[in-house]
Amino acid sequence: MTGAQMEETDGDFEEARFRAERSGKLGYQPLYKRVKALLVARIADGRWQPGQSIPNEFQIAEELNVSQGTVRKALHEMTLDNLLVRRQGRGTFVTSYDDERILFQFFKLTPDEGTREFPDSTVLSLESRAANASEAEVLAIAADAPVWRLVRRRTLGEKPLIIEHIVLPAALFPDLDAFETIPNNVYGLYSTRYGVTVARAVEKLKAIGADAHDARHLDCPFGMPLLEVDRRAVGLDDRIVEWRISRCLTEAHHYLSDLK
Amino acid sequence: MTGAQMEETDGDFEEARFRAERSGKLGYQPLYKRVKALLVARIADGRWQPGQSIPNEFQIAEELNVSQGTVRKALHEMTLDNLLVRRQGRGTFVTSYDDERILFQFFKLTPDEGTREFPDSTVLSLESRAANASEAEVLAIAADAPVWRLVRRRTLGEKPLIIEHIVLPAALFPDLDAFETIPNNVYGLYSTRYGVTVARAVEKLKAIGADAHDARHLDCPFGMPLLEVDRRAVGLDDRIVEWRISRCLTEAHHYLSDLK
DNA sequence: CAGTGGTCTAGACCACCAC
DNA sequence: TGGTGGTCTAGACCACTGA
Repeated sequence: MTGAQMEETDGDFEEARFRAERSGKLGYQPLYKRVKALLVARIADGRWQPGQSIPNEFQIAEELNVSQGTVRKALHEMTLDNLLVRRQGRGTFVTSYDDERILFQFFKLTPDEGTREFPDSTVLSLESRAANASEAEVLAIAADAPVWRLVRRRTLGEKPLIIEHIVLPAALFPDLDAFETIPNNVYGLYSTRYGVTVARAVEKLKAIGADAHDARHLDCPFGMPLLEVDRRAVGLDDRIVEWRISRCLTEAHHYLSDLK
Repeated sequence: MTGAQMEETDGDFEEARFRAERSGKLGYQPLYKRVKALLVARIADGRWQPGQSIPNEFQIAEELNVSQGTVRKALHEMTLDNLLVRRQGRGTFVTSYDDERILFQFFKLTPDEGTREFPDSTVLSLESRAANASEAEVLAIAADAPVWRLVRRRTLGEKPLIIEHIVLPAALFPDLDAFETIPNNVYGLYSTRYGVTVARAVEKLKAIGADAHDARHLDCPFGMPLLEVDRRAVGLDDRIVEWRISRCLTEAHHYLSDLK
């Protein structure tokens, strides 16, 4: 069962919920929130693909029997969530991971001097194993459910910068080892091949000392201060779809955080 | 000249700009953006104080000769910017730094286990000196303009956690050394005493090794990996009002970053 | 030029709060 | 019960895009 197939019932569920709550009053949600949930489901289940344009406001409004202003409010919130891009005169498009704009939404490491670049990656290992206790808890799966473990080294220019440990629930990503190459931008792969959209993420940052493994692969002294980033990436259905721990050299780079 | 007095001309400027661009077409801004800029200026110059309620939508709309919907859109964007808090049935209020909600907007360090707390502070030194080259550049002031340098140690519970170096342009904060105590939450002080509102901030994070000064005040070994946070705090007028470098122990704490 | 999203207005009704 | 913000609708007009 692919990700896209699995989500389809969720999409139908949203459609049903939308219509049910039009009349009933239980668990009140504003109309535009229900419209939004319904439209998000269409992206989640793949009916609207990344990069595609979607119908205009009036067409959606007519289909759902709400006013154009209500649809507008739903679409506007979705652009704030980085799910849609709207361009005057052109139309409304589902956000794609290939967009320059979105590439850096989840990549915060920046050179101290010079322009931002997206890093190259080398796969060090990819294997399937049973989830240990903490992995099962973080990913909210059964204690011995299969997971993928992917270890990568990432470089900017020549210099190794990041060692990345990625854990994925195998149920969401079948046959991941069938790909000849794991692309640089894995979120594009999740989206294109498995219909899994990463909507947001929570990162926890610490300073730690490099262990032997880090030191070997980052070509730095043992005990070197590294920035450790613990990321839990969340899908459109609010489930955690990826757990990633990155250890970064920050001699000439920094992690950029905007506080608003 | 106090901060509040200095800003007042800006406020009048915004009023003039608002009226001028109603007819002319140069540098077009949507009406609601101009309304927003005008209302922001009223907070910046202290006519609307933190914690106070502001007039309702219809009163503002009538005063400015725009529709209530246009005012609504301006107010809504201001709530997204954390400048206002709106509560159904009660009214619209200027955000105050005392609000539980806003306290953690700029304090991202969180215990690995247990609940979030706001740290206590001890002032280690406070002195006035001429800005060096990098300070002048960051704060966009003259090369030898006077600045305050404040060094604090911050603790959560018993444990020292953070060494903080704060640099402030003295022109914005006259007589800072006249206060008997520097409060825990300095942004409240900036706001209450100097009319300076910190609207947002940019933080750059690195992992570094503790130097002798850090080690002494944080009670940790020399070379201990620390999280260094370089913050530039931006006021309502988009100028940098504070430069702060914090070095944090992250053995049992982490920096929380939400990626949306 | 037709079609798209963006702005602005006007008015009705609802949910929440304080008195 | 009156006043507040929140939602929903309807329609006019503007700005941008691409054929």
